[in-house]
Amino acid sequence: MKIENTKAQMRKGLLELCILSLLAQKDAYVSDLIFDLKQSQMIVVEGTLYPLLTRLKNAGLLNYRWEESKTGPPRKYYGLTDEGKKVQQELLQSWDELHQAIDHIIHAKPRTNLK
Amino acid sequence: MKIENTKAQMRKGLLELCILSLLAQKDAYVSDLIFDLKQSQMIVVEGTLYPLLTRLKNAGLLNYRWEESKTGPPRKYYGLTDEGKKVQQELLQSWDELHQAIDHIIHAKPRTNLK
DNA sequence: TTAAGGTACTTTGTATTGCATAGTACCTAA
DNA sequence: TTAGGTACTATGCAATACAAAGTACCTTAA
Repeated sequence: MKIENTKAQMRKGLLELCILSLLAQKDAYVSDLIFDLKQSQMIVVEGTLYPLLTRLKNAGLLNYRWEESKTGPPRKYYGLTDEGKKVQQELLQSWDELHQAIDHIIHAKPRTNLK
Repeated sequence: MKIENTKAQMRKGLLELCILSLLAQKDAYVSDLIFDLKQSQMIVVEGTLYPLLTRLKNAGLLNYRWEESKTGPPRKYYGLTDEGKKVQQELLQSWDELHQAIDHIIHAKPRTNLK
């Protein structure tokens, strides 16, 4: 559906900020992240997160360690690098500017026609 | 630059909402829109807006009329169709949900590790 | 010991849109 | 008639969310 498609477009660029923000608070593996995102009404699936995490790790923003699990295979726990923390702050700033801009546009009063 | 690139990604899907919202208030042509967006600290150029407006018109959300100008060529003034108004409201709802989700994620307290 | 189910991860290709750029056309003024 | 400014058209690229198919590891049961 069109609106669903636009919602997916809206998440472009913002999902990275969400992931970095969650990992700024605490190391996590993919199921943790999916759970936390869901708590905030952001529904994302594994097929989206694994490639994103790989991309962020390759960009030097994340590191990971393997941790045994009692219930299944070992898990990859991701955490932020120092660079990741820096980029997370920068993206927060970008997000702040963006959403203020959008709120301003959405709630703007009709401009007077001075032309 | 990486942050600039991510900012562009963040605008995906949101620019449509901005344009529909501006046109919900008042018909406009491209320079009007660029000006209004700039007032809200959203910098967008013509090469971005013309294709977007064409896409929205072809999707049935906009209509336009030509208006003579005293200073140059005629201008295309865009306005919302009824369908456009409806979609604008739906996108507003999507935006509201998205930004609440993101704010929730950004400001979440670290979860307790109950596992 | 083997097999099945569950969990975790990898890989790949598609769809979509913001953006940049090159080009065309119309208008006014000199 | 020409040049500059304004307005618009067209096209292709880059980047990411997503879907889907696949592989691998672990536990449990037979």
